[in-house]
Amino acid sequence: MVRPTIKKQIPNLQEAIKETAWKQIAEFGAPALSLRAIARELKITAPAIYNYFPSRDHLATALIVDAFTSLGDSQKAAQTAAKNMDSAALLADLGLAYRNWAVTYPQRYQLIFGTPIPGYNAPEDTTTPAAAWALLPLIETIQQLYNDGDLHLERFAKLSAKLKSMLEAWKKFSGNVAEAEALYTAYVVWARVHGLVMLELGGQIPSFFTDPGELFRREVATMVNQYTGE
Amino acid sequence: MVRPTIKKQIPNLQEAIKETAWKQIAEFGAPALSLRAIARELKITAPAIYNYFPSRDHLATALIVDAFTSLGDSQKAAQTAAKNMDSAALLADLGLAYRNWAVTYPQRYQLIFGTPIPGYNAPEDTTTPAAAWALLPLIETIQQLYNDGDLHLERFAKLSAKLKSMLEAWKKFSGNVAEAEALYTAYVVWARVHGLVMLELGGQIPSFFTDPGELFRREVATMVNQYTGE
DNA sequence: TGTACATCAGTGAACGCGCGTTCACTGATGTAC
DNA sequence: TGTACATCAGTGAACGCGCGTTCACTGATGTAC
Repeated sequence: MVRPTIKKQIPNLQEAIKETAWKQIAEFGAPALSLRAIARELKITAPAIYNYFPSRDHLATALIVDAFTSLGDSQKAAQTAAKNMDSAALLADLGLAYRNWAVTYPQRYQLIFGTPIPGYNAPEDTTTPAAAWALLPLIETIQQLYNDGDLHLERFAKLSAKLKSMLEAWKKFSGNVAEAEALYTAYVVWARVHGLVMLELGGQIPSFFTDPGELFRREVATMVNQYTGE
Repeated sequence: MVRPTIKKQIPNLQEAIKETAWKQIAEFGAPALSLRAIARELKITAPAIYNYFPSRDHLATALIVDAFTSLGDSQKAAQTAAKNMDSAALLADLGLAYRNWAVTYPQRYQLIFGTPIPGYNAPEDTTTPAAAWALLPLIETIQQLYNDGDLHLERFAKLSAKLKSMLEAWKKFSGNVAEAEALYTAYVVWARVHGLVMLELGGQIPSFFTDPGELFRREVATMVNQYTGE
């Protein structure tokens, strides 16, 4: 039978704890994440949190996984929305969606891609799959371009034997999700987007760029053109 | 008269404090920087540090300025060593020197370009000039390419009016150190290099890249070629 | 319908810890006479 | 050369603080009889 009355003031404390944690991370940074501070803001006592997360590190892990999921959802959404676009346009859209997500949730971006929390070691078996899943649309899109012959890698120097062998190992491990050349390109495209986003979020972009999105859009367009243009 | 005898066990405690601070940052991350931990390692008491740095934040600032100076020195050295090279080769060298420095001193890189220390606010008038100085060789080199007509911006879309006006403000503020187009290119080149370096330092590079330098060198060569090649 | 009981989310006190910073001090050093 | 003195880098105790985590508990809830 369904409970006829409300039992506590906070209906979904598990979610409320995570939301408050994000607020605190936004304000004081991830390393300052504190169970006591969260409890204080929620007007509960700190030990109550232990009913939902067995330790501070478990909470941090949950936040990281949520962040990856959130990013992955937004990438997936861009991919889905672009069903009828050509892959080059989709590639650009994935870039724009990526920055958009990062600007909307800068704390999440910093948490998953920024400097790691000191003293916290992410359990790889939990966070690595989440990360891989979040970036899968990018890899798929580039593989599609590769399949269609629209990824003009002939414009660049051939991959060295050394790089090729490293990439083959990656391809094998990933379950042949994409060809070596596509994996390489995806990584390098990601790095380029990441660099722009990271500088912007870190406040390293000169203050004269009152609209950093303008710069970002231009650079993404340039990049897509360099790989797929003409 | 020179002091005839040694007064303390640690001859240059000021430097020793900073060195120990770097060691601790390397091990536990910048946010865990602790005066007490430094004192413990140096076998002195914590208050002794106050003879050299009036507070924890002043120490952090000194470390940041030192890091920028160190990066700037290494960029300057690459620039000087390339006196007889053409500017395109120098641009590539600056990129390689940049990564080299970052890989040698990952803590310093994270401290100046990574997630900021929570609760610490860098005094802008101290750190901003240091940052600008560190990246000056890059700006100068790209301006040189621009002057020589070797920066092939005609390959890319024209800068929008919006971007142009933002860049003019930057140019003016910087004392006309370079043209708008050169400033833009310098920033974007920096972002690209930063993205690769940051992913590598953050451990985001797939473990299959056993030699990340190989990937970095290829990408820098590609980038330089895209701007100056043929 | 009424009562005794089990459940279990949240409490409050306590633990041991490390932190930045202050303060009065000490004691070796170099100097003035 | 010898003594009294000033300097000042480093000491040790203390402050008030916040932290993660443990533990026995309480008290409202829903349930079994």
